[in-house]
Formats: sequence, C-alpha cells, structure tokens
Amino acid sequence: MDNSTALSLFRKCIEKYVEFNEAEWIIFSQHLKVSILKKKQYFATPEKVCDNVGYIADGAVRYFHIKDGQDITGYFSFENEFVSSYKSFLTGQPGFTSIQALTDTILVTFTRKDMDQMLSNPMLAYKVERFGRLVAEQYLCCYEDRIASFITQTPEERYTHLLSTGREILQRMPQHYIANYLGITPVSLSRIRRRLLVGTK
Amino acid sequence: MDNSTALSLFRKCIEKYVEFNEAEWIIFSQHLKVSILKKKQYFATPEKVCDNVGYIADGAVRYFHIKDGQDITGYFSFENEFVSSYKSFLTGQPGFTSIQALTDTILVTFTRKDMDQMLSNPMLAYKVERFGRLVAEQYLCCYEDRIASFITQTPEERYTHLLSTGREILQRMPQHYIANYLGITPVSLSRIRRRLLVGTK
DNA sequence: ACTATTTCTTATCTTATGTTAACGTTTTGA
DNA sequence: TCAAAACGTTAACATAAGATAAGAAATAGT
Repeated sequence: MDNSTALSLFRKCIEKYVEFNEAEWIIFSQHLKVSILKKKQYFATPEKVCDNVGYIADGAVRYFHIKDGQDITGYFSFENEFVSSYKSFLTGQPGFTSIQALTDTILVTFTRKDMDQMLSNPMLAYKVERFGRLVAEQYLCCYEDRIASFITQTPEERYTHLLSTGREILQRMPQHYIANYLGITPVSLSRIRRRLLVGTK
Repeated sequence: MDNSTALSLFRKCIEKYVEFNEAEWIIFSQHLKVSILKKKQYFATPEKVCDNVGYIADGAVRYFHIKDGQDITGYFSFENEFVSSYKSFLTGQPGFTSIQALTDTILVTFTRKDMDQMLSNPMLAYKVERFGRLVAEQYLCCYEDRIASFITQTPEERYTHLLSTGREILQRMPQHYIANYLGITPVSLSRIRRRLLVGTK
C-alpha cells in the first residue's frame, strides 16, 4: 500500500466524524505522517510518553501490560481503527501500556504537538475539536460496556458474549490473548471452552 | 442551596475546561435547568433513553445494573461531578444502567436537545465541542485505568489499591456497593478485609 | 423510643480459577 | 528444512470466590 492510499483511507475514516473541504484537508494532512511498524515493533512502551495517535491503514496491534514479568493482553486494534495509549497521549504522562505490532502495520500518525497546532489553527480548530469529541465519545461507549461486563458477568458469560458478537478478535488472535482480554488465564479459558463443548453435545 | 448557587458552581466546574464570557454564559445558561432529585429517585432507568446530563451541585448518585433480579452497583458520582448514562445519552438508545440518588441531590441538567442546539449555535458551538471533548477524554482516562485493574489485578489488589487512593467511595458508601464496584460479592470483600487484617497484626 | 431494615460478618459447601507442569501440535524463523 | 518457540489442552493441587443462610450490630424511619 502506498502513502496516498493510506491517507485516503484515513480521510474516509475521519469523514465519518467531520467533513473537510480541500483547503482544510491540505492543511490537516500536512500534520500527518505515514509510517510502517514492523511486526513486533513497539508503538508505545510503559516508560515513555505516548506522543502519537495512529490510524491503522493496514495491520493490527496488541495492547498489553507487564505484571510480575508476565505479559497481559488488554486490547487489540485492527485495520481502520485508531491506536494510542490514550491516557498517556492525553495527559502527557508515561502510560503503563505497551503497544506492539502483531503484523507489519501501516499507520497514519499525528503527534500531540500536531494536534495542539491544529487545535490552535482557527481554520481547523472547530473540526478537530469535534473530531476529538466524537472519537472520545465512541471509545467511552465501548469502555462502558467492557466495564459493565467485568462487573455483571462471569468469565464464561464474557466469553460466550464475545462468541456471539463474532468479533474479529476470535479469528485473528491466539487464545491466550483472548483469555487475558477477558480477564482470565489461558488455562481457565481452555477449561471454559471444554465445558461449553461438553454442554452442547 | 438556591438555583443561582448551583449554577455558579456549575460554571466554575466547566470553566476548568473552557471559559465563557458573559454573553456566552447567558446563552449557555438558558439551556440549563436546576432540579432536585429526592433520595431514591431515579436519574436514569434501563428501559428509557437517558436524555440528560447532570452536574451534581450537591448530593450523590449510584449507578447500577440489574442481573437475575439482583442489583449490582457499578459506579458513583459525587458533588462537583457529572452524571449520565453516557452511552444512552450519546447514542440515543436505552441504556442498561439505572442511576439513583443516594441522598437528596441538587442537579444542574441539560438535555440532549439542548446540547444539540448549543452545538448548532455558532456562538457556542466551538466551546461546547471543546467542553465535550475534554470531559469525554477525562472519563476515557478513568475508564482505561478501571479496565486495566480488572485485567491485571486480583480483587484483593483492587481493594488495597482503592484503599491507597483514599477515594470518597470508601467513606460514603456501604461496603456491599464497594464490593460490586470491585467486581466481587459483598461476602467476598468481607473475607478479603479479614485476610488483610490478619496479615497485618 | 422502638421496630423494621440494612449492613456486615461468619460458617458451610460447592464450584471456578490460579499455578505449575507435562505433552503433543502447530507455527515461526533462520 | 529443521530446530526452536509458541500454542492449546489436560492434570493435579491449592486457593479464592460464589451461593446460601444465620445472626449480630448499626441505621433509618415512624
């Protein structure tokens, strides 16, 4: 995929939120950079401030935390989604999240500085504010559901619910990542799957 | 507390995000309503669309879900915080969350319609977009931490972490609400407390 | 002031999960 | 192509959590 393809995918994506005329888009796109993250390269690490937001034109990334030397997967992002250690990006403080490319990944990125410049540019400010609001709101809704699932559901229920949504995660992620994502260990997920199998046959 | 006190508290709160001049504030405040929610009255119920965002000038509310006839507390909001079933408010769909006043609560509210009107009013649009973005971002950061705690921590760790932050929740909420908030049963929290006591003495 | 309700603890029992390790299979990378 | 690494399942054991019930203490409401 070439840079202009990546950029036009990005444009299509953000125009779900706000539309830009050509003049605006030219200025906006001056703040964008297309880059490739090779498999296993890091988009964010725990010690550093995550200074970028990325749009995944192609590929996938995995979010994880390290606890007691163990790697615990918390989330994934795929093509046509955004990626960032948001809290770190927004607060300017180091996050506790690592983000790593699962495959070679083509990204359209902009930095915190770029975002601040756009927010200070009268020609873009309003639309960038709006874009930011709508994206944040959308994530808020997702997070609300995820938190509710931890409070109201058992691990087995969370897994069957994930099955019922048929999310991409199921096809594309190894099971032990899915287990972490559900808040359990890989061994436990394997047992849950066994229970469900026995129950249905 | 009278209405103007409530309104000026609200103004002080949102001016942490954006500042309004007098003309703007006059228009903004025309969209605001001060109301009282008596103890045990509902701000939101699962069947209905949550059409309001509230600012708590005084009082406190509890968010909960009903599962198998049981009431599971998910969150709290206190004075000087916002309250809404955000996903419902943002999507216009019924939520699954109930929100109930824990004590008589004084609210400054605006409806979805008010928000849309403000977003369409050129005099306010920019600042309201910005306000919305910053509030959503702040919640995003909180939610991110909360999700990480479910994935990386045991219930006991979540509780000791809550203790270490000394959050208001601890002083003002009965323990079985806190248990739900941590994703466990009240009985289990009681046992965790026992374990911690024995461990320290 | 007194009763009803709520809250918290404790006990018992059952069940699910975490931990560790072993094994076979699949995938990866050189 | 071949060795190393990653992956999924299973087993055994220890631990923690859920469910239920009972009882004491605190609180609320009248």
